[in-house]
Amino acid sequence: MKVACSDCHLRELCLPVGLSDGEMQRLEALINSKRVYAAGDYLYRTGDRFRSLHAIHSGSFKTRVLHDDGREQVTGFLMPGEIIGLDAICTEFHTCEALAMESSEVCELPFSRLEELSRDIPSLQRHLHKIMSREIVRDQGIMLLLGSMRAEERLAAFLLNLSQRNVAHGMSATRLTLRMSRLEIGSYLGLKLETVSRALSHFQGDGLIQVKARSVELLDLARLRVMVGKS
Amino acid sequence: MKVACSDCHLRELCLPVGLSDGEMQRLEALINSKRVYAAGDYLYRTGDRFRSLHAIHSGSFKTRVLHDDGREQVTGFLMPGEIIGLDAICTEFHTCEALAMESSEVCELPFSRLEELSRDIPSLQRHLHKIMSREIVRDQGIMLLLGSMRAEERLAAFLLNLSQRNVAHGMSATRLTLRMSRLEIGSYLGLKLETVSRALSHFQGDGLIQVKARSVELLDLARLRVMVGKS
DNA sequence: TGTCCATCTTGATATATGTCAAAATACGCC
DNA sequence: GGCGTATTTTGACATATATCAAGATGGACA
Repeated sequence: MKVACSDCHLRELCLPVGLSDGEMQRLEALINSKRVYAAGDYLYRTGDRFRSLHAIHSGSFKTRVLHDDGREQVTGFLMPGEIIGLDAICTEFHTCEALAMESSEVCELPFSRLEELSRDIPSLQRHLHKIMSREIVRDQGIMLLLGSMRAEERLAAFLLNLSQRNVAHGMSATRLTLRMSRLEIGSYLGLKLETVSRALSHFQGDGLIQVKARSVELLDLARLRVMVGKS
Repeated sequence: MKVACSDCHLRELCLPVGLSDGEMQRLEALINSKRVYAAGDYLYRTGDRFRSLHAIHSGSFKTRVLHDDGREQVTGFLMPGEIIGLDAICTEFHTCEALAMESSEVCELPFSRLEELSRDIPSLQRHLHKIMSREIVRDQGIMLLLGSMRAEERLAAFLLNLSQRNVAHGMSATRLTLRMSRLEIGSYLGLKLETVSRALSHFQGDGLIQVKARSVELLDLARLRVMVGKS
C-alpha cells in the first residue's frame, strides 16, 4: 500500500483542491512514503539536481542562500504542510539549501509526475500554480520587510507571522515556541543577533511579550499589529 | 488575424519551449493584441481582480507594494520579454501594483486559457512553471541583497543586473540608461535616494563607472563583480 | 531660448544598528 | 544532578546610513 503518507499532503495538496476519490488515489500513488530527517540534516544543498518537491509532514526546516564569501541569508522557516523546493524548477538545480531544524518527516513529490497528473486534473493544476504564486507573494512581503521596516517592526512582523501560522495549525495564537536561534532570526530579518535579542528584551519591557529562552508569549497582539501596520 | 503580437511572447513564451507550428498557433490565438501604456499608467493596482498575465513587449514597468502608512517598496523593474502579474494567481487579486515607467506595449495572456493550453502542451506547462520558479529565485536574490549586503554592494549588484539584462536584449553590457529615478532605485534597494546618489558618486570617483544623469557607463565590470561576490 | 520644476548632488549632523566584549543563562551529556 | 559548551543578554562604543538643508543640474514646455 502506498497510502503511507496519506495525511502528509492533505493540508497542502488535497484538502483545498476538492479532488474526487479517484483523483485522490492517483495523487497518493505518486507520493513516495515519508522520510525522516534529524536536526541539521540537509534536505538538499545548493547545486543539487532537482527531481522532487517535498511536503513537510512534521518538524520544521530552514532554507538559506549562501554568498561566496560565507555570508548566509535565511530565506524561510518552513512548517508542516508547506511545500519546499520550488526554487529549483527553474534550472533543475537547487539554488538554495534546506536543512531540518529538528527531527522532521517529509514526503517526496516527484515533480514530473506531479506535472503529468496536474495536466489531467485541472484543480490540481490550479492548486500547484497557487502554491507557487503564494511563495512569490511571501517573498515580496519579506522584501517589504527588509527594504522598508526598522528592526523592531521586522521582529513584530516576524512574531505575528509565526502566530498566524501557529493558528493555521490549530495551535495557540499567543504561545510560540521558537525553533530557531537568535542568530537565525537575525539572518532572516537582516539583523544581527544582538539586535534581535535587544528588541525582544525591549518588547518584554514594554509588556508586549513575555520571553523565556525560546518560548515567547504574545501579550498584546493588537499593539504588535499596530507596530507592523502603521507605526 | 490574431498574430498582432506574434513577437511579443516569442522571447519569453515560445522560443525557449520548442513548440510545433500548430501549438504556436494555438498560443498566438490565445494572446490578446498589444495594448499601449503611457508613463505613469497603471497596468494593475493592488486589489484588482486577476484575469491575465502580461508579457511586456516594449518599454518598462515597475512593481511595488504599498504599506498602510504610505511607505512603498519597489519590488521589481520589468523589461521587455518579462512576464508580470504572477503574484495574483494565488488569491485571484493583485497584491502589488504595476505601472509603466515610460511609454510601453504589453500583451495580455488570459490566465485560465493559458492553463488550459498548458494542459495540452507539456512543454508549455513546464515553461510556465519555470517562469514562476525563476521569479521565486529572483526574489530570493533580492532578499539576500537586502538582508546581507551593504549599500555599495547593493548598488553594484543592481548595476550588474541591469547590465546582464541589457545583454540579454542584445544591448551593451557597459552602457546603461536608467529608466528610474534615484528615489526608485533607493526604494528597490532599501536605501535612501541620497545614499544611492553618494554611492554612484563614489563609484565614479573610484573609476568604476561614469555617471551622467541617467546614463551610466560601467568602466570596470570585473571590480564591480568583486564587490558583489566577495567584498 | 529661457524659465520652471523635478531630480540630483553634496555637506553637516543625527541615529539606528553593528561591533566587540563579558557575563549570564540554558541545554546536552555523562 | 552537575559539568561544559552553545546560546543569549547586556553594556560601551563604532559606524553605516538616514535626515535635514542648500544648491546645482537637467529636462519639459512656453
